[in-house]
Amino acid sequence: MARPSTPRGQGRTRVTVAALELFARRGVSGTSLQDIADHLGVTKAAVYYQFRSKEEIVLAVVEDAFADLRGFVEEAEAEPTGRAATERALVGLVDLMIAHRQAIAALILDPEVGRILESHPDLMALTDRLHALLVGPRSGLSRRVAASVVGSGLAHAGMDPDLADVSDADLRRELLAVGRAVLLGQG
Amino acid sequence: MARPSTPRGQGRTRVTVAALELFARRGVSGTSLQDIADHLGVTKAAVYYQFRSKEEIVLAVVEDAFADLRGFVEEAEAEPTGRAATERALVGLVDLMIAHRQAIAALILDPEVGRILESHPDLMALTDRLHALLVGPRSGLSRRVAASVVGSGLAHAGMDPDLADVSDADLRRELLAVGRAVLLGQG
DNA sequence: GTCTATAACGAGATAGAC
DNA sequence: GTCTATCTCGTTATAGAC
Repeated sequence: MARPSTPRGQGRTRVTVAALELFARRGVSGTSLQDIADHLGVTKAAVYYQFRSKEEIVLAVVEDAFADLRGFVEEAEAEPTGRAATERALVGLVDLMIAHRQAIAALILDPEVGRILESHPDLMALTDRLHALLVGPRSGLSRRVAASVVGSGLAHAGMDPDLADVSDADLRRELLAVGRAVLLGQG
Repeated sequence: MARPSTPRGQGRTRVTVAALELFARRGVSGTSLQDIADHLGVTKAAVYYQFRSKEEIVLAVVEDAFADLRGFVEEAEAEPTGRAATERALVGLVDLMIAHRQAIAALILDPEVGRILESHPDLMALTDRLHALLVGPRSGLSRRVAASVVGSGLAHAGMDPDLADVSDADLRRELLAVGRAVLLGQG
């Protein structure tokens, strides 16, 4: 649907998939280009044929994830009420985490990713919009704290090794329950 | 109380304090010994006089934090009921996060720290005990997910830049409210 | 398009002067 | 105890053969 003529992860895609997995496990700073190349069974030079620098790889990985994010953020912002917008953002966020599990959270929390994002205001703005949706229109202290806890808590739960045995469907249901209880249960 | 003859962060303590701050900002892998030395206004060799390796610095930093953790985990385990134990663990965890703010969460979530902890079963066991306390005796799926979300969510909220303007007292109150709602509100 | 080879640099770590 | 100097290794990145 979104990738018409890319048969099976050729070229850049193969690199970003491998990079995402390694970044999630060891962090961006803890992952070398050699690691990525080894994981793909190629040499560093082969990776450098696809990307000019390590930062460019990180950006490509982040942008993949942010494409999904942009979609449901815009949907949520179109909702008529603040409550519906928060609900839609919550569902989108949980689905995003479930879809990638392990990977996304580690990226979001990685300080090196944060540093790189600072140079890209368009990507930063997207996270701000998500944050605003979770907090809602009445931004009291309780809601701000709740949004922060839920936002990072959901992300982290997806990659929690203690929950690795939980199925996607079960985890999705429980995460939505916790998110709704904290964000929508009180107001 | 715990440090009788160490006037003002001399020796190793100065290093661990600086290291904790830098680890929190850039991650362990993203922080070099040169960074730590520069931050202290000394040379790398001066740091190596206090610690034999970077891993030893990381361990010292983690052990400082874990000393507090051990205290309230043991208190919680002595509580008569599972509910009281969870409550005690929650309060202890929130207090720990507030006391250090910025710093602790970044350490806990750092993949390099996780890797180092794997070689130290005593420290690992402590986190397992904390986890067990948060989940409680009836470890249903809901509770397990809730404990995961709260555990990491609380940690992350402490270092959320969006909440940097919130006072320690206000944040503590709100974090306890969210934690209780999720962990104790339902069962 | 993927390789070898290597440059240029920074990392962790050590030795020894002072 | 802190310094300079140095070693070794791994890192990002480039050049050029195939």
